[in-house]
Amino acid sequence: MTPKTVSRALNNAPHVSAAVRQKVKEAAEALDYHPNLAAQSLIARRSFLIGLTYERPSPSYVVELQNGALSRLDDGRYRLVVLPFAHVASRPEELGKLLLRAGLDGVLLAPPACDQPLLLDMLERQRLPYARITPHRDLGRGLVVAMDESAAGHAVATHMLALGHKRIGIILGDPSHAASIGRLEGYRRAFAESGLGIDDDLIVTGDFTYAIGYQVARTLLSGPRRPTAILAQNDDMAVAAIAAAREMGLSVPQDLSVAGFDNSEVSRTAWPPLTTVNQPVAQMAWDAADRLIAMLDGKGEPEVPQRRDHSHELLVRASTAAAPAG
Amino acid sequence: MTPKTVSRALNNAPHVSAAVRQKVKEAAEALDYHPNLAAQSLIARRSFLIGLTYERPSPSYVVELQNGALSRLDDGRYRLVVLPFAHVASRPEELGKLLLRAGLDGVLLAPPACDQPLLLDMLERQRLPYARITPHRDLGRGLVVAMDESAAGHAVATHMLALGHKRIGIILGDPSHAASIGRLEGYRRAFAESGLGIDDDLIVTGDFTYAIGYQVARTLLSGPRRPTAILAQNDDMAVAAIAAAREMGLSVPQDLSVAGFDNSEVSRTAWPPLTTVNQPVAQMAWDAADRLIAMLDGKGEPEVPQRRDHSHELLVRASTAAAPAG
DNA sequence: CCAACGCCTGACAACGTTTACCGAATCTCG
DNA sequence: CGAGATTCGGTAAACGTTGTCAGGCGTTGG
Repeated sequence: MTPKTVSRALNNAPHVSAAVRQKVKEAAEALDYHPNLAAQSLIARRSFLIGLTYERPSPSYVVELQNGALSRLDDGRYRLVVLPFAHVASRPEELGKLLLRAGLDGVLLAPPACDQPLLLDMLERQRLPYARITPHRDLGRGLVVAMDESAAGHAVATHMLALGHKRIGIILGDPSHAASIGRLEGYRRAFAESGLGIDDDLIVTGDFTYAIGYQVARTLLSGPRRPTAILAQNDDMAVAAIAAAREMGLSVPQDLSVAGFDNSEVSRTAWPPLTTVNQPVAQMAWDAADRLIAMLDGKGEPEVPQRRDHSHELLVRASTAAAPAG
Repeated sequence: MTPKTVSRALNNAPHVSAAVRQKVKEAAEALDYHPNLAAQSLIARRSFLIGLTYERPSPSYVVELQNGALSRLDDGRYRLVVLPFAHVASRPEELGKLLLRAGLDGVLLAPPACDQPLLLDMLERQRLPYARITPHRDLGRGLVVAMDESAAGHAVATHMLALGHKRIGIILGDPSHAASIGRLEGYRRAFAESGLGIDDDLIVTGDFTYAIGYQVARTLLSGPRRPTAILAQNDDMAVAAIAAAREMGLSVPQDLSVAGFDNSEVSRTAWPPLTTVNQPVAQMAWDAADRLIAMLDGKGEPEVPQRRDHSHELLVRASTAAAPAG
């Protein structure tokens, strides 16, 4: 039995009889033999490692992203390496070096890394394929899996306006994330359609975390013209706004309606359950992984459908109600 | 310039003058040259990949685990591969194969995988080093990073008893997880010390998820002798119990005290904030990674301090109060 | 009986790096 | 100035797998 017969048998290559293949597989099983991946990688010029970079601090987002990507990888051929990286915007080249040094076959870029032109430049120069999940700019560049943030923002704002709210506070996420800008743009469209303008005094800036969300919600609610509704750009900040309201003696949704974003776990476990927008994060991550792998396995030819859009879903729950009279 | 001089320069090996080393590094930088990791792995007989397996569905737990491990790996020498695996208890060999086929240098085992003797057998047979995070059994086996679950359970139960509660419901987690057993054991000790026995009719079994927690909380609260307090074995189930109570017209903590476990994100964002027990998950994961890497770098000699224990911390918040009169 | 085909063996090169060994050149110090 | 150390080049081997090429063997079909 020569080594390459074993190789052929295990790799289901031709020129091996069924009987021999069977015996080889049984022997491999019995001896707990596994081909050395480093040697395979060396000759195949592929590591079978896919990287996943993210920065957003919300645990549920990270886990959904990860699970989505993993569900595409579950045949075990590729492996997922997680590479979180803080403050991409201020040092994109560092992330680039990290990714290039990690020996990856390809990388999944979540916001805001997917919107760093310098990073994309580096990856292209070094021929490291990448897929971008919900990017905001340069939508024609690389593999793109997109959600229409603006449409989602429009939907939730329209819902709030339909309930009769006029003074609506807005808690932005980290302004360096594309989602913040897109969602705000959707709010503006909805306000314009209903003949209302957005009151810029009622816009405050958070960073997608509970802690900061709580602070800015307090200032929003203790201002001179207290809003009757709050649009928070993610669920964590929405829950923080509810906590702040409750401490100030306001009940939700009687005195204040609150809507979040992301349909994260907290949006379901909070009380009252949050009206929110479902982003199919896991599905988008699956899709990104799928397209990346298709490119890696398909010798890198660009595919026909360059973009795949996923649609949002407005989930109306108990945290929003009609505006209080007067 | 021969290849090996470059190799020596980049690896800070001796027999290279400072000037040459400097020039080599600059050239490598300019050309974006990175040594091929597969070739390095092949000759070093190491992949510089660390695996992390987990099963628990809670996102905050997963992310803390991951971040803890990553914070130890941040020099970039090792990379972290995530390998979630459902239902380890029913098919430990499958997980073993997955891990062995992934070409790892070592693996971090979270519950309940860390308590599968068959899995540990496989890993030992194949010489794949592992570190176990909060195992329950066979504490002398492999690298162990432990928390005293029983002491933590004792602390939270003692707190509840000190508030004067007598009818205390208990929502167990997945009974195959070590934490469930250890925590329950701690409850029992606390009850015994206060002269009370545990009422087995008030023990129900969940699986650490919100959905099942909600169901069993309802049955608990609609039983003949409604408890005045609930000890849930994690925060997700505690939040579920609060939601169930609220729907049945009970207010927390006036009518019902609820305590959770884990100090997860929901415990802080829930209303009222949950009394819970802080498990230093990230710190334990860091520790597990630290010890695993020490073993990998140190040629595998067993270290002196075989176990490191991390201590819990009872966090009393607004979801627990004195038992209602009568 | 010969040709064609499928299965298998053997020898060998290749992937990109590190390591070992051997010299030659240069430098340091007494 | 000479002994010894240090630096650097050359050549070769090794890591474990896959690919190529030539060829042997057995079976089948003409």
